[in-house]
Amino acid sequence: MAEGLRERKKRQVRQRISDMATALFLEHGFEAVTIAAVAEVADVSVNTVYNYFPAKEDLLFDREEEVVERASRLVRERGEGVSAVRAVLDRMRRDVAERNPYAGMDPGYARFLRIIQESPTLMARVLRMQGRMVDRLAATLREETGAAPEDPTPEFIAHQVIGMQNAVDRSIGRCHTAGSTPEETSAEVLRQIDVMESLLSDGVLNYAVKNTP
Amino acid sequence: MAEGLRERKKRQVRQRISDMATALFLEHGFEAVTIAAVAEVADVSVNTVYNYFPAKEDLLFDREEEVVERASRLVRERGEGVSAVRAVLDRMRRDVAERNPYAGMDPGYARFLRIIQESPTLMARVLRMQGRMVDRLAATLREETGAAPEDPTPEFIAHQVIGMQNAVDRSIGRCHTAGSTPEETSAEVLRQIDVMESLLSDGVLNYAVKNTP
DNA sequence: CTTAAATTTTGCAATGACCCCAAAATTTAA
DNA sequence: TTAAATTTTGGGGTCATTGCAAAATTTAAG
Repeated sequence: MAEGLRERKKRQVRQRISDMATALFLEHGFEAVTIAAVAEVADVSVNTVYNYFPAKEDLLFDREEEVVERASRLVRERGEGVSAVRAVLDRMRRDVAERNPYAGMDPGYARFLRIIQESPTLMARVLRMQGRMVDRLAATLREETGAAPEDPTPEFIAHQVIGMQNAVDRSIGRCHTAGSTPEETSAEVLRQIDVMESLLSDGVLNYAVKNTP
Repeated sequence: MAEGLRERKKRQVRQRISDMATALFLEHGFEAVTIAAVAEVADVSVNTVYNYFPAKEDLLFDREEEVVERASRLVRERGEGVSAVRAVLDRMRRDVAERNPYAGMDPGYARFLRIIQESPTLMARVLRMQGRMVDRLAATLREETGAAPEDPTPEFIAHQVIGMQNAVDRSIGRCHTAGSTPEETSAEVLRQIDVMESLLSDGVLNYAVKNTP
């Protein structure tokens, strides 16, 4: 599968821009770094930056689709006899237990969070992503259960699930900034997941159980 | 209580700017109307608009604080023996049953929603408000229950409550655009509130019951 | 009523994100 | 080797948002 030079270069340039930008943001903060500065460091024109990244925030939030899709995907790929909520919860527990950096279980993540929280623009983007996650998950739940369009259940459950992810994310951030060790963080967060699960009704916990085909 | 001329004029100018802006937005959409246009129609300078409204979105979302505070306030003012969730649910039902325009139970609200949905900027603001509502409500729940800072319960429950408000809001919008009568809308939404309530666990429904002093 | 202090409005000039277009530079394919 | 396709770039806007200082207005004091 000969991959043309053009494709390769594009990927490289894109990566270089993204990397340089992230480094600059982590060092000076998001608002303090202009697109022009990113372009200069990456040695391309401002327009080229925009060719690859539709908005400044995309320089930091690459992979947005992946993140937004995740909960939905976990549900779609859940095993037989597994409910939607359980599919997500199980994975959350596993990620936390295994210190999966993707799930934020990495002390360096704290700095990342700080940059985001200091920038209204980035906060707005995070919220938009959360909104999209809810929408995406709700749509999947509708497909999987065949719920009617007026049935508010899928959306409501999606809210609960994303709300849990959200709460976990915050806890992780809090632990990091509090200087907890990975072990402490992991244990603490697992405990919190238990608490939240105990607050879910059976109706939610057993929603959209995948039945044997 | 002599209220100086200055104060009165300020209020009038502010109101005029806000009114003119809202009218323009409803007619042409949010992005299509520049601040300069608002200033011109309101017969003030661009800087004066900024004197009163820190950002363009504030021209449409006046009263943001009131909206953000609402759920928190309902909880704080709940009666004895009433839980946090029930306080909010009861009021939601009442608003919908009474066709409270504040709660969006007004066909003209549909146009408003459309303007918002068509503008990324406004959508971002809405999401930010939702985030603030969750934070605000979670803080109140903490105060009311004395929950520990690491206890994720308040935040999680706040998410559920705001999620319900959210779902209800969407349903109302959907009914409006579907051309439902106020009666139909009201009945439909009340049914949905029932469905959502049935998905709440007892732990959530009975969280933060106000005990007799 | 006059004046000085306080406050508001305004004009002017920047900054920076983002968009559009057409001319170069580069890569691919014939 | 050349023509077609694609990328990069330069240049020129629009618009939100900010900072600053002059000008207009309101208030309070004399």
